[in-house]
Amino acid sequence: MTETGPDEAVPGESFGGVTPDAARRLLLAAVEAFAERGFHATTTRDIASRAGMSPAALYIHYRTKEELLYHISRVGHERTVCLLTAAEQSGHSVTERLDGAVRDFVRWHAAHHTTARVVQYELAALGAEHYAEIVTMRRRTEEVLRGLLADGVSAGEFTVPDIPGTAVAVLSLCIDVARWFRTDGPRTPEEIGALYAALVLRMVGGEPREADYQ
Amino acid sequence: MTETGPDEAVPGESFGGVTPDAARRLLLAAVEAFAERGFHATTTRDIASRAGMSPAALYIHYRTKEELLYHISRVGHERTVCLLTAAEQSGHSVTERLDGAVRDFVRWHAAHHTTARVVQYELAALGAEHYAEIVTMRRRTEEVLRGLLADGVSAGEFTVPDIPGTAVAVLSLCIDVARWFRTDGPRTPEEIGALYAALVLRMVGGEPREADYQ
DNA sequence: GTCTATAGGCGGATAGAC
DNA sequence: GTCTATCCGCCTATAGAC
Repeated sequence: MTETGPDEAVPGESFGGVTPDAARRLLLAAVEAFAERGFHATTTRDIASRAGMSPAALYIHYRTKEELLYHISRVGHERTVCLLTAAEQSGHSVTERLDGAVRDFVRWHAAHHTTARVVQYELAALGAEHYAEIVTMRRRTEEVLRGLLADGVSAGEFTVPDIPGTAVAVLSLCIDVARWFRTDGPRTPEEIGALYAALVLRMVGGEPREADYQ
Repeated sequence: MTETGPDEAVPGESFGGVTPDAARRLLLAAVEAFAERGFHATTTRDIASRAGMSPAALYIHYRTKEELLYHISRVGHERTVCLLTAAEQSGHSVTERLDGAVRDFVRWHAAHHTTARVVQYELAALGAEHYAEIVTMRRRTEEVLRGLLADGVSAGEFTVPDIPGTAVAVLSLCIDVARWFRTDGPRTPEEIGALYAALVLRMVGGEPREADYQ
């Protein structure tokens, strides 16, 4: 597993290392607010008050509201790229590697749906330079997935006529979990990860491993 | 086909019947602006100026900015529910009906990605009553898809251990097309529709109809 | 580092002429 | 039905005390 600890389900698990304490609390508050209302509808007053501070305190730790979004987006993207590359390098067969990649990626998007919503759906609010930097990280994500599909085809484990198109579809399927997942829904992040891994193996014409799917 | 005419690729094809002309122009302008910048980041001045009017003219045709979003959302949801129910009632086998449903639904989300982005991603900006009304229409969408999957299993054409979970995944895959589709990308809406129909048939353990996929 | 106070500007919506 | 002008509130960001 690539989890970091028991507080994995907490929205801000990824920001544990941020100091000072006030800066971290502001990040967590911003994640919640951006996820609930969107970047533009969120006021700096709202963020500060959720963090138990005055509006002005925000500007001691961050130059602008956009810089908060950038930090959230950057940490989130680092995390997802990390998850995927870890899965890419472990596992005995390509089938196991793809299964693990989808499983972990989906589980993260469900367990951290609050953070993931900001990471995946508020990109357009980033400034031009920050946006360009994040886009580069997203390209890397797509490359990893395309590589996995190509390896599976080479190994004779998958049948994928259109590798780029299928890679986009698989990523898209997984990312969208952040949009619809609700904590009070019928499934745990682990269950959704298992379901999606099975569905994706079917999409690529792989061995179903139906034991997990039933 | 369920298309309405040659201007199918135009963002506002669905608003052709809106009168007077100024009200339709405002709707089209709002779709563009909301899709580009999001509801909250869009100003009524921006919408009005795109429609070639003064800021005040907007309030002759719509009571609030939110009412514009509601109209867009309502027409868009009517259209997608319509697409799905049409596919549900045509076709000889369940495989053909699901193939058609995914193909048409995806094609619409690609061809009308501007409208679709607003329809699918700006829901949270709706007022409470309007939101509730739209949610009802979205439930209907999910029911249609669950019905198709259940019919396919009954007919022995599909193998779907988890019908509700798979229905959510299929819809989710299709909806997310609106997020990533670019007109200048390598694929046409038709091609993506065909690819996704094939991928979904694989997901449900159906006959691949690989002829379309190759 | 955090506060109170406020500058400075923008945005939704309205009034009233034409 | 459309315009110009404007109200009034809210928002980001800063100034300056402690």
